Amino acid sequence: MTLARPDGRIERGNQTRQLILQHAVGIASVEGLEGLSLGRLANELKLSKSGVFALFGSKEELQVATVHAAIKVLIEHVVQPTRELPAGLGRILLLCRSWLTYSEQRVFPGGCFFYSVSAEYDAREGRVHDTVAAAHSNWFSFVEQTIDDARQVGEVRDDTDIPQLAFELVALLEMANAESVLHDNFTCYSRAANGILTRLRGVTTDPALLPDRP
Amino acid sequence: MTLARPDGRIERGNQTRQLILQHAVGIASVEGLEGLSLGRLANELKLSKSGVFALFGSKEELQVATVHAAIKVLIEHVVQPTRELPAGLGRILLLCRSWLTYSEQRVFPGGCFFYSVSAEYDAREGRVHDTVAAAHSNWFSFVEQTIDDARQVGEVRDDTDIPQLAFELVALLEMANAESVLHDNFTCYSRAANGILTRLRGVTTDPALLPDRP
DNA sequence: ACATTTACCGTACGGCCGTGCGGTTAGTTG
DNA sequence: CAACTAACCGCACGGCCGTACGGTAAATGT
Repeated sequence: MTLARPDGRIERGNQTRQLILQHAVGIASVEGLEGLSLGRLANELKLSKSGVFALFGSKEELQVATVHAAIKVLIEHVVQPTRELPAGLGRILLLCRSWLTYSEQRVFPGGCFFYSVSAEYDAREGRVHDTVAAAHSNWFSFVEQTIDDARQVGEVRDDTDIPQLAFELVALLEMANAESVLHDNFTCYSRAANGILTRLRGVTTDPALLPDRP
Repeated sequence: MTLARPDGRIERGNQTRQLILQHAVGIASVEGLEGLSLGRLANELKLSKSGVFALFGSKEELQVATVHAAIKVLIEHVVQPTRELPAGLGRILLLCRSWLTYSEQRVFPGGCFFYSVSAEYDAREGRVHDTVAAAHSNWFSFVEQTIDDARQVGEVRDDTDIPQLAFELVALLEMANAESVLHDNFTCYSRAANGILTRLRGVTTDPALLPDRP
């Protein structure tokens, strides 16, 4: 057996793939996954079109891989920071704030990647739609789980309708992103933060757990 | 002067234009304004590609015209019904419910036309983006105006932050549309209706003005 | 009456698209 | 060493794209 060091060719291939996907997520957040084209990626990265094609096998595969690359970015910027805080209202708030920062700082140049591609593929069929839909479901589950964790440590009231709360929090987040990108106006982020804080005050067992101002 | 009866050619042209735009808004709500193509429209409507092109002069003009056609549909289904109710909380609620019905009934096959094309053009530049952004602004202004009318007749508290409330109501509406289309699941509409009702209870001067259940 | 305008159509153009194929280079395996 | 495999490249293809141009038929203006 010689699984020893898979260095060399396949490592180089992986790095090229990552380079391509890094560019792809940026393009897709602005122009959509349909805006991606093998020729464009090849040109901008000084590769050959057929080389890019060979690394993914088909355009659909490239699109799916792009979605997965974007998921990793979202996890890094939004999910990971919440692990440094214990379960509770503080973690919920940090999750929302991390998301707003992720959108506001334009981690993707076109704002939230998933807002763009969800709207693009929501009414279509196929692997790309399914991948996007699954990512969306996972994100929702994570938000609900974070809320439920806070409930279990007693910071959120037991009678809270958790899916409803998650729905409303995510609605405020996405609205802020949408408004901000469409009108190039960043005041909506504080509106979202305001709304979230108010909503959380309505479900907490102890108002002192939340800050007075966003 | 002979403005008498512009029937004949130009009337026929207008009807063809309307026929094209009717198809165009449907396609665009699913596949986006970039998904529109002169050839496809011509094929599906049994017209010639050059004929479709001539009626609009350019693809960009067709896209802009498509947005304006969609605005008319939105006004008909969402704005118009509210004129039959006096200013007040009831009118706000009817506005929200009409919007949810407009989305739920799939007046556009891909859900809300403006959700789709806003996400598609939010981070781009040009006439199409500007048209979409203007439509969005007008919609927001109308929601805020409807709330302010309710405030002026004393059904909404004077200290209400109206832009904030409009922001939150629209967020819930759009979230319901997004979820419903992406997952082909209609339960989110009642979630949105719930959230809206709760939010309105928080700003009314008289809780009896609102129904107990959505 | 004639000239003009408008709604079309048919054809053609250059451009970008995704994809397939064959070849070169180089790292891996036996 | 030879055999293989994976990362590329160059080239060519058929297809759809938006647009341009010229023509025809019919309604309108003078």
